[in-house]
Amino acid sequence: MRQEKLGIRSVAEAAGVSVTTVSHALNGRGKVSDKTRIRVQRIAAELGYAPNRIASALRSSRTNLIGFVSEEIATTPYAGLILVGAQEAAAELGLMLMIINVNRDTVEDAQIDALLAQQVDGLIFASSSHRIVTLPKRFDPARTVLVDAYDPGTTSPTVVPDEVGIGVLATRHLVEAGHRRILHLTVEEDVPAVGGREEGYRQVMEAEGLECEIVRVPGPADAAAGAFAIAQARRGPDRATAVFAFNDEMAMGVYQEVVLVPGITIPHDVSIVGVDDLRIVAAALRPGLTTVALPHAAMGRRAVELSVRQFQQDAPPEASVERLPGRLVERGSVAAPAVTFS
Amino acid sequence: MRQEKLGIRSVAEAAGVSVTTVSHALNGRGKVSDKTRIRVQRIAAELGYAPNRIASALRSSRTNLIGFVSEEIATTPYAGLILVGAQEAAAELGLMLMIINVNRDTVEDAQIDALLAQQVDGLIFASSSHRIVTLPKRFDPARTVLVDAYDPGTTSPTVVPDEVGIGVLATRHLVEAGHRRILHLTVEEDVPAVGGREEGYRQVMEAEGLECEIVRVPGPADAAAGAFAIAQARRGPDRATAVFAFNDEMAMGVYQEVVLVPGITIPHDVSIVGVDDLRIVAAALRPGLTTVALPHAAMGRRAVELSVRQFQQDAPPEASVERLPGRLVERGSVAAPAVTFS
DNA sequence: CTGAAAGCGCTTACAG
DNA sequence: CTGAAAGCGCTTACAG
Repeated sequence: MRQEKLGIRSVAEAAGVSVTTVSHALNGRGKVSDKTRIRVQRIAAELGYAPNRIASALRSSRTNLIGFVSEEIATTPYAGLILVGAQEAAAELGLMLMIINVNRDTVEDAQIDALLAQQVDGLIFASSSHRIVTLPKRFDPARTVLVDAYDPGTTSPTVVPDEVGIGVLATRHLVEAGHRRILHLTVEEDVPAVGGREEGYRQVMEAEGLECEIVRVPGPADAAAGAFAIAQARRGPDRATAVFAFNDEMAMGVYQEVVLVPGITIPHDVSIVGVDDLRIVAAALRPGLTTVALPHAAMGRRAVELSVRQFQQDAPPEASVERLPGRLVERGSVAAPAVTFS
Repeated sequence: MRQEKLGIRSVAEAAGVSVTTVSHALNGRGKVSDKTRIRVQRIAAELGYAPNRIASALRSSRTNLIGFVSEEIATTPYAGLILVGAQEAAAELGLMLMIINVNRDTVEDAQIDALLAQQVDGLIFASSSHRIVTLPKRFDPARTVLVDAYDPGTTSPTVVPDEVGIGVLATRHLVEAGHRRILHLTVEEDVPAVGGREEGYRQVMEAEGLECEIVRVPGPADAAAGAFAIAQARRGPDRATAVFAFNDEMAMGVYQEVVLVPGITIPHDVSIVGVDDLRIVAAALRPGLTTVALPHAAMGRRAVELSVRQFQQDAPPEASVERLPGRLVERGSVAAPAVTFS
């Protein structure tokens, strides 16, 4: 059972043709008669031959490798879905991903150089949360795609969530449930997600002729911030019947605060929508949290598609920003406002 | 600024030596005088030369690539830390990771073949939660390391969490806080995590001469299961003062149930310890959940070390299972039992 | 200590 | 339509 090394040579010998013909037949290049092509393919399959990608990469200077550089990607739950989406798309296109992880504020040139030394055809730079970045100098903009990150100074294609659309989706869902007094709880951070979601909220409220009520608290946007924000809001003269929280963590803080108030229940007395679809939280809360899921996997897929286009077409770099839509995930935290609405 | 292709040749010419000598000087092989070696290294650095890893892999048949096959890794929050740990260790050792993602019950041979065609030196198979697997036939056991997964039929080195130790850690922490009646909430699933943590609980309880009280509910081990389990327990004649929950999600269910019971607070009336350190949940609960963190990053690191040892030493395959310890993360859910303890 | 030469397994002009 | 030959950029015996 000892396997002699199985190369293109073995296939050529078994098929009684030259290695050139085998290469042509298997890669669909050059002119090969159907008869020969089919026979070669069959024999290759029978032998279990798979071309050595290293050799083919060296000769053709095309590795079909994409370097995936992520920033603390595994520290944000579910942001790893960017990677999963990218990997799926890569597999479908016959590409492989080589990954490195970098820290937010440390430019690790050595790691990036290692990726470049692997002759990757393209580079994807993925942040773990939508923010403004400055692409490290090592990245050639003509070979790079940005995901969930925006660099105003680059010409690289960029894929981000449609933050405004997310704000619209969440707010409209509450409006359609019958709410008129809708609070937006958010934080003071200056990132695209904060500004975009708020903008979407404003658009819907203004289109409906409703008054915007925004409570902005110091970040980070966690459960404590959510609890603090809702507590502040409850000091006001009138009570809103619905809350659009910047994210699920803040929404969780709202739940925690509300449960302490006798006689107030979700969704009967207050409806809530979050953003992120942190499933482990959103599904475990009572009632389940209605939220807007971020398009992580879709962004990863799209980034790979754009990367391939970039290096296969050798097209001139063309700055573009694609905003992918979020998706409303309905659970149980939204209902019509109580009739006892003041 | 057009960069002519910068290869080992360019360095050789600039240094006035042969490519052989450059290769030797840069790789620390063969005999090269210190003077020459240092000069070559300096010139290579000045030129910004980095060897083409593809060419070097083809010639030496060593790619310094590890194939990282993960099972739904990004769907379990923080399990991605296995990947982060592995990537860090790989970077330190001059290796790169190529990743593919497979579904639990679908053997995707094509994907694995693609990895093999890349001539990876080693393979790491990582599950997203500690369980029994059967390694797909495509994997050569002599080139594979298993992480967070155990295959009784393989000779591959295996790295898993020390589940018994985790049970011991959690239970002992409660005992040391003064608790005597400690409930273990768990599920009926037949996976190593369930059996191991329960075993650790039993060991401590028996060593202390305490009575084991285990509530086992149907899985999955989520918040609903935790709420159900604690509700069942509360029907009993006596009340425990502490709970060791199988995981943080079940612990979250306990919080939700307890908050509904007037006059009962955590940790004053009941202390809780979970497992997983799902930070987004554990830190957001009130009070913060004391839990045992799984050694995800450490397992990833260790897997890479074992993989390197495997393919560098060509040592005969030697079955081994390493159990890495969990780590107690104290927040606010454990206190001494109330004096009014019945 | 140093270098000329072979060769890793493919792909790609090029000739026939 | 098919094949002989060159060559991708390194590493590695081997000779000097």
